[in-house]
Amino acid sequence: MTEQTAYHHGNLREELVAAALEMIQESGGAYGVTLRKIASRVGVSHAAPYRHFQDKKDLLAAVARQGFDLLMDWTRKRLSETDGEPLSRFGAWGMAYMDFAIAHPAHFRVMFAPPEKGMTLSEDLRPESSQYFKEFQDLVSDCHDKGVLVGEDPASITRAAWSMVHGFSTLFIGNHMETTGLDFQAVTHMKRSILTTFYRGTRPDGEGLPYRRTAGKKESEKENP
Amino acid sequence: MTEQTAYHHGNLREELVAAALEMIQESGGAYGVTLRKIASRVGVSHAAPYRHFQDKKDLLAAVARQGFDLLMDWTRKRLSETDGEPLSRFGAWGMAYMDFAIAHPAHFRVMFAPPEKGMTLSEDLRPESSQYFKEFQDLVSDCHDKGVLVGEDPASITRAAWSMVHGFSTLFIGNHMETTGLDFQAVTHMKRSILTTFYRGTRPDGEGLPYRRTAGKKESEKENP
DNA sequence: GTTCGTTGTTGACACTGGAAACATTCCTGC
DNA sequence: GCAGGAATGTTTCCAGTGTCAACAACGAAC
Repeated sequence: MTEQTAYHHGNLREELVAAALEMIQESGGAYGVTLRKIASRVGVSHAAPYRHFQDKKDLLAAVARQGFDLLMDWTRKRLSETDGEPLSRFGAWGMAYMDFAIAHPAHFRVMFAPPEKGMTLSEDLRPESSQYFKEFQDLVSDCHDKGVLVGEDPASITRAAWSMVHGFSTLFIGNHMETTGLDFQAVTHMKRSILTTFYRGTRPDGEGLPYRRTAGKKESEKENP
Repeated sequence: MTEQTAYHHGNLREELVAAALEMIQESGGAYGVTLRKIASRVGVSHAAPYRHFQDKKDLLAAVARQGFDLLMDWTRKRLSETDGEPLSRFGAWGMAYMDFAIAHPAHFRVMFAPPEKGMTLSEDLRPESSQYFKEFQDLVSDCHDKGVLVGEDPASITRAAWSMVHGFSTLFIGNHMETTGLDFQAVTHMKRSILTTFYRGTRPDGEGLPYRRTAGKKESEKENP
């Protein structure tokens, strides 16, 4: 851990990841960041990163991995601050997800960046197969078992909850939420109303939501007409 | 519309947009597609596109614009197939959104691709300021006025609904939904359960969802600890 | 103190987006 | 008909990119 010579950098790998993250933050997007600029920011030649990463994707993947670890810690911390009731934990989970995305948009974007050309996303970068999501699913199941979350089956509730907070996070950090001149309180209100709507629903009484087409063909919805 | 000479292509602009879309579909992502390959696929030199588009972003923006137009038509068609009741139209809107994303993932991805470096997204590419969303907001307000959608204020319901279907769409086409070996019926079930959950909520009785932290500091949630 | 594996550098390569200069075709006014 | 722009496409060039191979400096082990 001591200071290294000018030639051997010491902990180049981590500094490359950090620099990459910085540059993504600055340019607001993973694309546009170039490997050569990352290297030069750390003060190293343009081919040095290849001693630590297989290629550019591999570096970005490291950033994403770091992001998932951060999200895990972030969420655990929030859950530990609740009163421990399953429903409280469920609410805290949703709030933590949105807060994380807003607090760390660069990480969040890289984490959910669409996979590139040929490559299938490496398994540890698929949130739905991670420990993080297993724990969330268990949490929802727990709530369902105890009768504090009802309606659909646990898997569907999990999907819906994730969709809700993920959609909000994505749209918010993508600047699609009329975020001009929005103060802290307004954002808090938005997040809370998202969770409230999820929990309370929007129907006044018994019936389900109609979504069926009266005149459409149903056999294949691949094509609209 | 007649056949043109070999030199003057005829309708190069549209063919470029079409070729770009094809290549995005094939590589499953807007990045990786190169202007030169697009040009060569259409059978034209690599600088020809610059007669019709300012730069690469401009071409992609044209694809996005086309996508929004498609979404608009798609949605209108679906709405017209309902019985006309506000709530039916609301349900149809949500279903149409998810169906569109799944049927046209390449378009959808480009439409909601994060904006590049310096550029602020041109106004007609911001869905939240488009005619499409004005109409959706009006639809929600109508439902709210008639008492068939209750709970939060119309703006919040709009936000929540959009978040829900957008999140599902994003996660689904990003292959985060354990989509392996999923048949048509299973997908239909997923979409319906999303809408049902939105409408009915998940609570068993009166109270709201707890989301407050018991021990956290609230003044600034920018940093987790 | 030599040797060897690790880490960093230099130089090359094919490819990219973009600009400038040139070529071909279309359209319009006479 | 036919000149002469205005469009549209092509060629040529450039800086910058990701990646690789060959080389150089360092640290540790015998």
